[in-house]
Amino acid sequence: MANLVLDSFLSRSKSIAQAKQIQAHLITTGQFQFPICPSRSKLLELCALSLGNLSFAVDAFRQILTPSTNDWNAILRGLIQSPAPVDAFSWYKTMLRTSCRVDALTCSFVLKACARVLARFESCQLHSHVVRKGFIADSLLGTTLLDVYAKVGDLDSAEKVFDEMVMRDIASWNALISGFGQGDRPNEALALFKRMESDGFKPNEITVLGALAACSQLGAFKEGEKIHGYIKDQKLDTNVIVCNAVIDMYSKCGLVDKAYSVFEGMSCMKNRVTWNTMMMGYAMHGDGHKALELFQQMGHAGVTPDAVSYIAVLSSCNHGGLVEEGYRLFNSMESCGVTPNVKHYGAMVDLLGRSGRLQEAYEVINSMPMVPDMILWQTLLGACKTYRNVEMAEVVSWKLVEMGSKHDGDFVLLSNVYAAHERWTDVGRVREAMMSRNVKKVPGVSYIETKGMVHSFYNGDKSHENWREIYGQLDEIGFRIKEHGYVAETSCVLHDIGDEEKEHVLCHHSEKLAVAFGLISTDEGTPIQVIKNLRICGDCHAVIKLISKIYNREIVVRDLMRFHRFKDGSCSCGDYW
DNA sequence: CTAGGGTTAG
Repeated sequence: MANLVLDSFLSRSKSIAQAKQIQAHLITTGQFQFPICPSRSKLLELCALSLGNLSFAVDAFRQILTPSTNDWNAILRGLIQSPAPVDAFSWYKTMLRTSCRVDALTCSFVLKACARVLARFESCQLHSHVVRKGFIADSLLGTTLLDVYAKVGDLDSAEKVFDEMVMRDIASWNALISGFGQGDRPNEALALFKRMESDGFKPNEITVLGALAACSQLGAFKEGEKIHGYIKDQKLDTNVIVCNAVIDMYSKCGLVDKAYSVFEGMSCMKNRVTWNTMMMGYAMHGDGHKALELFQQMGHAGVTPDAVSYIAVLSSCNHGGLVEEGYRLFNSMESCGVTPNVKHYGAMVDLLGRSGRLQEAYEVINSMPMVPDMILWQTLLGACKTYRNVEMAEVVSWKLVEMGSKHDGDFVLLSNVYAAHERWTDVGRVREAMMSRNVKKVPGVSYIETKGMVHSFYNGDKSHENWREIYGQLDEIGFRIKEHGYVAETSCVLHDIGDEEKEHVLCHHSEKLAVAFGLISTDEGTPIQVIKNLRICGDCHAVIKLISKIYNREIVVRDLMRFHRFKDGSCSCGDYW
């Protein structure tokens, strides 16, 4: 059989039986043990990739006396997609010990494995190999390298690789923009997006995805609208992934109706992600009924729900207060072919906790078929706090401490509970646990977009150019809400300070600063929208409710979990969050 | 045609 015929046979093979035939042919003709045998490498790749049978490929590989670079690469590539991409590292190390040459592709595949397992240290090591072996000028590899750095969360290194690249093309820009957009530098993603045009690159569908992710994160709807305009102009909305990202952006920027009109008017085929994204949008806004309606419609449209669809409906039941409906859906999952995972159990714990059924929530966690993670316990802890169940809060908090939590909130509540009961020895134990594992406090930050500019505020921030006016506005707010009977709820502040000072700390939470800035920098009656990186605190929630009434403003706050729409003194979340 | 950048999740 001529190799041309063999290759076409290879590319049409759909089963291991056929692969075995080809292997047998290579062995009988003696080609299988050639130092270089392209058909053999292709065969390995076919088995490891398209046929998804890595172990067959590995068995065949082990029979090769002197594997070529391409043979190694085929296995490495298969490992990236396997359930254990870490194994790529030991294979790579073994390869380095042989006399076989490592090429740029080898590095590329191992780097991809680093991204999949979020291996920062290994990414760095691979970077030095790339330099030492002289591949650093390879622009494709350079883009992979920068993308991997971004994916493992090292944005500084990603940026450095980008800056030092000899040849940058659209993919290099896209990798950095989406790295920034999905990471913690969304403002820079938007800046790069604007800069690339002046560098002579035209944003394509992948570029806009990165920029939209940045807008979603920032809640920058003016920017998001502009990008949506560009997408329509350039007809990039024929791509379903782009449409999904637009829907997600509008939802996350608080414009769920706009999200729906995009959803409704799509010119391309909706896929399952489209439906899931729209349902998540309604979930975030607390509109459980609309999400459930979509869930029905999705079924009628012949799209079967997957694990994410159930997360979407369960969390919309949560945010919409539809406890019984959520319970029913959860119980129907198995019969619809979806096995609940830890996130579904998380949604159930939230649902039960929200309705005050703490004991049942506790039992769900203890009877789950998988190992409970920290988020589950944190969810239950939140419910304990809402329902002031001190006994369970204590049990759950120590569980979290045992599990090695480094989240300050898990300690603060416990410490407060003990302090309230004047159990100072226990307060000391908690403090000690916090010190010994250097619990880091995630700083609260809120964003507000006015006139196309995103302003950010930290707690007690005085770096804004108008900070004096903002604090003046806060003082006025403080004065007016007290007239309406407001009393500071200080229990959520830790620290050994007097009540008056606690009040002061609460006063300057980032979301209050952003709202105050919104009040003075926008026209009367204009809705104010704020994005916060943490969950909104109880005091801010109470204060903003009053502001919405006293100043006659609609105020929308997106926190880590959902949207709060404040109007006439009440909030769309119904005071449970 | 062995390579790089892409959507939803408690």
